[in-house]
Amino acid sequence: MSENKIYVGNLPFRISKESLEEHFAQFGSVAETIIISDRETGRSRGFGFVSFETEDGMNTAIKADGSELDGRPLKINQAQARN
DNA sequence: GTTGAGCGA
Repeated sequence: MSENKIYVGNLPFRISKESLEEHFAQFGSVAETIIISDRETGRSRGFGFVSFETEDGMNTAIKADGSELDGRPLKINQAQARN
């Protein structure tokens, strides 16, 4: 079973991962929420990942691509696995 | 501001 994870881009730098979770909890049960930051500089990269407990939740979230969060239209796509 | 980590054997 693979994870139901989505990529979330165009994030406003002011939000936290828990804010993201609150936003995506509307689409389904959120299993994990992550905000990515550069490990060498410690600065935000402006994107993150959200995994859902069910495929339906992920699917619904992807359909919400372009929904605004803090005034910014989010870029949502199914995440690609790390290599 | 766009697809994540870590550094052991």
